[in-house]
Amino acid sequence: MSVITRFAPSPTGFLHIGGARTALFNWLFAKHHGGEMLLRIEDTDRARSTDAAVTAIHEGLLWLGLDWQGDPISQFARADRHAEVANQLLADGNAYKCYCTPAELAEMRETARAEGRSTRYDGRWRDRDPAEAPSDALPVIRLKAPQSGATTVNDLVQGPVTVQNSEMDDMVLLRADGTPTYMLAVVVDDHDMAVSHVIRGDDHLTNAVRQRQIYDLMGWDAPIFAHIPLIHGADGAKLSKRHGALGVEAYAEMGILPSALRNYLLRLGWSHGDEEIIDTDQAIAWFDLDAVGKSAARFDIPRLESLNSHYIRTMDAGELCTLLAAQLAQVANRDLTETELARLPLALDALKERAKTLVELADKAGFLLDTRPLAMEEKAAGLLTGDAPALLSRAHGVLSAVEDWNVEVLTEAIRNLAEAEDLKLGKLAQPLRAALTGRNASPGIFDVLFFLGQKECLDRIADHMA
RNA sequence: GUCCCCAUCGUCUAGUGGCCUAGGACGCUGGCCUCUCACGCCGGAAACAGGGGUUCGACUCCCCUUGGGGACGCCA
Repeated sequence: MSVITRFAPSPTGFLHIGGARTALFNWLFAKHHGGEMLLRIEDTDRARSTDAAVTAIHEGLLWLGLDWQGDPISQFARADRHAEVANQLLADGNAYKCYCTPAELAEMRETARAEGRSTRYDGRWRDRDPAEAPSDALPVIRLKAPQSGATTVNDLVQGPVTVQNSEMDDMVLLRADGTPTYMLAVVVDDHDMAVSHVIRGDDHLTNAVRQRQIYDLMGWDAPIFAHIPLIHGADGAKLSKRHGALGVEAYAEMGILPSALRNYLLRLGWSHGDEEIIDTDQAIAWFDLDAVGKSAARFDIPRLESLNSHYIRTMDAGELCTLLAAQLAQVANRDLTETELARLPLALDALKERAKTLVELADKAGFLLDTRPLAMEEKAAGLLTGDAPALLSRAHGVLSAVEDWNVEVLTEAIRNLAEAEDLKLGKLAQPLRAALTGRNASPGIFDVLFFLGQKECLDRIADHMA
């Protein structure tokens, strides 16, 4: 059997982190089994669906490196087919028309709740004579679900899940205005799209059981279900928009790499022994649903950042350089000069092991831009008091005399000066660092001198000499 | 409230009856390295929710309790 999965978000907002993980699992599962992932936009709620959200979802998926087969399918566009199935169910006696008004249903639920009974629809039109139908009301079509026995879904992640049919009411298939409900639409679409595995959040677990009833009544084979646990916020509560359920683009803005987010999301709820660093090729080779955990996982930013720093350190230098240049230009709000651009590759190795995100990388690389006089951080300014200016003057003299500006020569020059002044290296390095970077922490001082070049170094030192 | 699902360090997890004195990773923390900050290296604290069974033997199997989560719409 060929594997066909699908990612089916509703376009009511950006691609949030939970959706991204669902998409990743669908994508990995399909890739692992040599199948394909389809994309279906569940846009039947016309009031809440927007084109902007559809675009955001596409972009989010692409940014994450997840692709899908063929054109995205609009669920809304398939309304006629959904109605066709509902009518077939009706014709076969597996569905019926219900003339209850919303007000009547609300009253029914209210009464039931007040009496401590279940608020499920009581099936009052199930066996009622259609002749009693009011002429002024349009009916909804409800599924004539089995009332005895039980329905079981053999979930690949959760195991067998059984619900007594008496616990489920007759769900609405077609609304009074003739449009399909989500329950009907999903089943029809998954069937028509030949989806073999439905992998989605476990908030749909009970829906799966109800959907199973539609499959059964239509005489269709149900797909294999796999309901993956939801992601929770750091406090253990459901991840909501108020609480950190950011769109993937928010992570991009935080300077998170797609490769890191993929690795992080993969390990959230799935594992392969003690493996932590798993790149995408390895993930495709290893991924399967049997290793997906059953409990909800909390979203943990420090872990994501740790993974991100790993991917920053190991990614292709040229690509990282491009990303850094873009980030720097964005922060500075201008294009970088040739001179500045030329410093980037020199400093990259030293910088990248000090940054957890691209944003942090650009921040630490800020001193590479020509912006004299340099902004001084408070702690850096503190390093430039007392003897520092005089010391910098002597350093300026020594450095002016350097003819071959390379790390080796610079190391020797500075060490010799410290020795001559009878100072520990740190006493000389710190004022220099402050003058050169405006900070009290940076890559090694000899490297910093080298990255900046002789002229820029002398100018910056001169700004703080006695 | 009813139904469904879940339960190992703070967090993500390994563990499928004896390999567990419960392993790894992030985070936290002590030290080394050192011109600062990082990186790296060495070390530490830190968990089987509770109670009953089953068994020669339970983190692993069963039951109950507790705790979490989810679903109960003419939303998706």
